[in-house]
Formats: sequence, structure tokens, C-alpha cells
Amino acid sequence: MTTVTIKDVAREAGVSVASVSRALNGTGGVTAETEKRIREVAARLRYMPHGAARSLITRRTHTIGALLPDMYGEFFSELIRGIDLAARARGLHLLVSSAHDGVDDGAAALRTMRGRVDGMIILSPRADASFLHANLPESLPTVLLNSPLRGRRYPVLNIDNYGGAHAMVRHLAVTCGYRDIALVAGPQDNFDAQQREDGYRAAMAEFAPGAPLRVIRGEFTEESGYRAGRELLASGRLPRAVFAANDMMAIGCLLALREGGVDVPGEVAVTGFDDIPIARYVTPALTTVQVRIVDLGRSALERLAALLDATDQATTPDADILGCEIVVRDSCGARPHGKTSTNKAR
Amino acid sequence: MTTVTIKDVAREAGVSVASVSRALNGTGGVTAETEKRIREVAARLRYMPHGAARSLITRRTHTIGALLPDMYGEFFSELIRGIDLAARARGLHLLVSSAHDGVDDGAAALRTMRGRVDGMIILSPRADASFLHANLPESLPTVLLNSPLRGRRYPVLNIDNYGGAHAMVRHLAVTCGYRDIALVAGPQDNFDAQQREDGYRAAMAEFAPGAPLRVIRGEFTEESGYRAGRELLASGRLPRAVFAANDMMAIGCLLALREGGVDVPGEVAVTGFDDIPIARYVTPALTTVQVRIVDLGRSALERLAALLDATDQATTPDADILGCEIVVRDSCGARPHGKTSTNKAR
DNA sequence: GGGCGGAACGTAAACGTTTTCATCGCGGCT
DNA sequence: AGCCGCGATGAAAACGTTTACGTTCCGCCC
Repeated sequence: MTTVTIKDVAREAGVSVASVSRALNGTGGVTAETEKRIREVAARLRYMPHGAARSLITRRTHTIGALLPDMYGEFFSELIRGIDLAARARGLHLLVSSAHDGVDDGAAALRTMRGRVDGMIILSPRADASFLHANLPESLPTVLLNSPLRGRRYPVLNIDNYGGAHAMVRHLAVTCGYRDIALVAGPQDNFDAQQREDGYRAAMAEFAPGAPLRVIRGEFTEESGYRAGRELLASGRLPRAVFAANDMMAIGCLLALREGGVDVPGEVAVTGFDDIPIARYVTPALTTVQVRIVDLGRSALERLAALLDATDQATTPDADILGCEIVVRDSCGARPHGKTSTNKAR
Repeated sequence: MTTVTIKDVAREAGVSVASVSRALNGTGGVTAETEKRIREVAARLRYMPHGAARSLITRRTHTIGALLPDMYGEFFSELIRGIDLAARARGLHLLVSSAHDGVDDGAAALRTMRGRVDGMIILSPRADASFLHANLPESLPTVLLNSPLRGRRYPVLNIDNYGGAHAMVRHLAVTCGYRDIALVAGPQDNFDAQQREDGYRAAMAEFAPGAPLRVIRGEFTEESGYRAGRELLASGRLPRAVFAANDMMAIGCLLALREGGVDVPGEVAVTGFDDIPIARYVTPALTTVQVRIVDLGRSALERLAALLDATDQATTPDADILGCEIVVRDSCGARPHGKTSTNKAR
């Protein structure tokens, strides 16, 4: 009763359900006047087609799923925004799932996607090959983000973590002339964190050979960055520069140092990674490795959409690396203090 | 072929589809050993049930839809996070739709939700009563966020915009002793913006009678806040305090003033509204009206879940107002003395 | 005038599940 | 021995669409 189906419209308009379907979908085979009548009845009855029923037979949901480890922080929100932007432009909807506490959790989330989405974008540190094989429907188009899996089965989009970290350390060492550069690293099991750490170590060996290596483990959160800053303060021996593996930790660290009365960048330089929107608004404005997060999300979706359009499996999965540049602001000390001309509000 | 259905499992296990369904869903009526056999076959074939087919007959999607005007800025990302958190705890999925350029856009988004979601959370400045009536399936449980519609048909959750703005102006006028307080307002057709402006005007009349009222129109973006700051600078007559109707505009304004060489809070105090996570990290740390955004999202979802659980329509839709407190940091020039609470309206 | 082609429309089969109902076998009770 | 109840299972209906396939009707050409 309460829900009006296509049958109700058909009965009320005195036609068959087939005609209603044809009229409303704009497929041919129906007179202009009957179409008009059907449309009127549909509007009057406030009929809206049942998505599940439709996509059951159409085999199209016009929805793509996004599996993320978390929703906290601007990195993920910007990523989602990028995905959403591109999805919207293509008339696709977005089913997000941040369930990823445990592996089972993610597995369950993935399996329930079957029949609800046309494709998936997966950003999951824990999603290895066997996990995906076990929990992903055989023929579900999928794009991987920031994954160590190198495009053997699915297209992969990665950030140039190594290159970005390497460039940042070079900037600190060569341009700014610092040698004692500490790293606030990310979680050990995180792929991005590993690559960034590799880049740090390689660049240190290259540009500051013999300099002390100092790595503090963080968790990509502001709070862990804050703790890292406190730890540095407590150690009694401050490094000349701190390179945090992401902006949120850099910001947390910044706060700890500020509270500790340390002059940034005068005594200690601090830099980050990601260039989340906040980065330019903290004080001192954060020098960081710019990742075009929105573009990352956007191209992930566009890659997926290409997969969807290509009915044949002719498309070869490959791996792309999104390059990133370092953007120099105030927190590294390379520029005259207080000058913020690159701060262009968007 | 490529997709394995319940029939394949049934055939392979030598049972009927009914038994497979029963075994996999844990409904009774199947021997422990046949269930085991069925589960093994299902795992071997990597069967995963088709969501659309299932929910077509179950009339449950375990998904809730969220209609948002935009995805830009931390307010919305935090809101989504709050919704997601609560949804995850309840085993619900999230279908987000930020399509809202035009009214038609939102209407289309809403209509396609039919049969894909069990309920909706709608935050849409443009969604008036007739819009909702026309585009929302008759019996789809829905919760409205920040809507002028006062719970006649749907439960509504609002922020105490008026009270928060009122309290902030009182703080600036009474506690800090400023009289010349400018408002950087939000979009005119935005409900929250209107209420905040009302609160500003009322509190000004009450606590700074005769003081000049100064309202600059913004759009809730950093950039519009930046423009507002430039406008104030260009006017040659700076107010003693600027109350921005949200944090993003406050931060943009902060940047403009900093670039203009204005001392904040020494010459001009700046405050915001929302308490987005960034607020505490800008310099000077932003005094603002704290809205528990995550809680707002969370309780919206929980309200909706309650609607879903209550099969009968016995639940009376009502309107709740989420109280907010002002949190004093550095940007207003007062001593950080803690929080002042607005009375929580019921 | 009879056949013919095509447009408009209806009938019914699919899509992949869940669930009701019937069937079957079997053990215990009278 | 017959009956009853019950647990396990299968057959089939249902969910709301789309679409392949008939059917009807009409105008047209020979």
C-alpha cells in the first residue's frame, strides 16, 4: 500500500507495466500521448522506481564502493571529495565503507558490496593479494590506491612516497643546510609510511652521510605527532629539523614544540607530507610535500569508470604513480620569516 | 558464468537453494553436517550473495543515505565521520550524495535512493517541505539536519545557532569589553547563517546598544572570509572584533589580517563558529563556538536507526537542538578561562 | 482485396534471493 | 499397527523491474 510500484502506475494509467517502463525510461515504442499520460500518473502517484529491483535485472547499480581504512583527517576527506566530484560528474553514487578495524571487518564489508556496486576503489593497508582474491567478486572492476600490489590484477594508483620524501630531505639538507634531521614515521605496517621512510633513509645517506639517523614511530595522527614532539623535547637533544611522514603528525609536533617554547623554524624546522588544506593555515605555514589528494581520488574514479565502460577485458591493469612536489612555506626556514605570499586562499 | 549464484552452490552441494540460504544465513532447519558442507562449497566457489536480489525480497538494504549540499571543508567531513562511526557500530552502510548544485540535482539524487537505502539523513538548505514531499518516498524514514522545518513530519536535529552566536557576541562585548563587533555572515538563503545573524543582532542590541552594526556577506568558505578581511582592511576603519559565522571564514579572515599586518587579537579580535579540528591549530588559536559535529552526525544516525527499528509509526517526530558552548582560545584576547555553556533548548 | 510491414502495446520470462508451504522419513506413543 | 508430531528438505511463489517475444491493428502496395 504505502509504497507505489510500477504496477500501480500501470493500472492507474490503463496500460501494461512494460509500457510504463518504456515511457519512463524513454525507450521508444510508445505514443507521445500515452507517454504523457503515463508520466502524469507517475507524477501524481509519486512513483519512484525501486533501485534494487531495477539493478537486479539491469546488472547496473550506478554506484561505486570505496573501502577506506578510516575517515579521520583531511587526507581521507579530501580523497573522498575527489572521488565524489568525479563520480557526480559521471552520474555515479558513492557507497563508502570505512570499516577496517580488523581484517574480518574489511572482508565482511567487501562481500556485502556484491550486487550493490558496479566497481570498487580500495585503499587498504591490509589488503594483500590473497585477501582481495578471497573477498572480491570475480568480475568486479576494482582500482587499488596506495597498494604494494603492482598492478598484476588490478590497476593501482600510488603516490610517489619515496620521491617526495627524498626530495624533502634533500631540501632540508642541501637547500637549508641541516644535517641532524629526525623522522617522525608512520605505522610500520603501512605501505606509504614504509616508502616514505625508505626515501628518508636513502636521502640521508646521500645528502647527509654520517649524520645521526633518528626515527620516532607515529601513527599518522595529530596526537602521535604531538607525542613525538614531546619525546624530542624530553630527550634534551633537539634535532635541527623534523620531517614528519604526514601533515597531521607535523602539526601535532608543531604544537608540542610551540608549547615547549621552541622557535620554529629558528631552532627546529618542521615539515610534513600530503599538503592537506590545513597546512597553509597553521603557524608557521607548513612546508610539505604536496600530494594532489583530490586529483588522486578523481583519477582513481576515472580509471574505474574506464574499466566500467570497457565491456571487454581488453584493458590491461597497470600501475601509475602520482608525482608530488615539495611546497616551501615558512616552517622549514628556507624563506624569510613571516612572508607568506604563496598563501592563496582557495 | 563468471558470477557464482546461490544456484551454483546448491547444485555443487547437492541440495536446494533454500537449504543454501538457510545454512548461510544461520536460520535453523538444516543439519550441522549439511550446513558444514554447504559452507565449504560456498567458500570454495567464493560465493557472495547478491545484495540487490536479497534486499529486493528482504526489504532491507542495511544502508542509509546521506544527502549533503557539499563535501568541502571539515564541517562536512566531520559530520560524515560521525554518521559513519555510528553506522558502522550498527552494521549499516553509508551512501553519500553531495549532489546539490541545483534543486533538480538534489531531487534526482533523492529519487534514485528509493530501494537502495533504508532511511535518509538530509542536510540541505534548499530542501523545503514541498521539495521533500515530492521527492521522498512516502514511507522512507528520514532525519533532517539543520532545517527550518520544525519536526512536523520528520525528526529534525538543529544546532543552537542563535544561542551560540548570542553567547559569542556576549563574550566579545561583556567579557572582552568590545563594542565595535563586525559580523562576517553566511549565505543569505542558508538557515544556519540566518540564525547566527539573528543571534548576533539580538546580542548586539542587548550588550552593545548603539554600537555600529557591520555585516559582511560571505559564503562559508575560506576564500570568502579572506575577501571579507581584505574588505575590512580596505575600508580603513577596522572593527575591534570580527565574528565570523563559521570557522573557515574566520581562518580566511585571520590570514587576510595577518597579511595586512594587523595584530590579532591585539588590534582586532577574531572568532568563529563550529570548532572544526583546524581551529585549535591556527595561530592565534581560534576562539569559537564549539559544535560537537561528530556527535551531531552520530545522533542523527541514531535517531534514524531508532526510526528504522520502530516498525510502527508510533514514534512522534520532534525537533532537537544541539546545544553548543563557546571555547575560548587566543584569538579573542581574553584569558582562556574555559567554557561557557549556552542553555540547551529543548 | 489480400498480404505485408511496422508501430504500439501486452505477456511472460528473467534477475538472485528469501520464505512459505508441502513433502518425506522417522521415532515414540497408545 | 496405526497415528501423530517433528525436523530436515525441496518446490515454488514472491519482491519490482526490464526486455525478448507475441499479438493486434493499421495503412499501403500489388
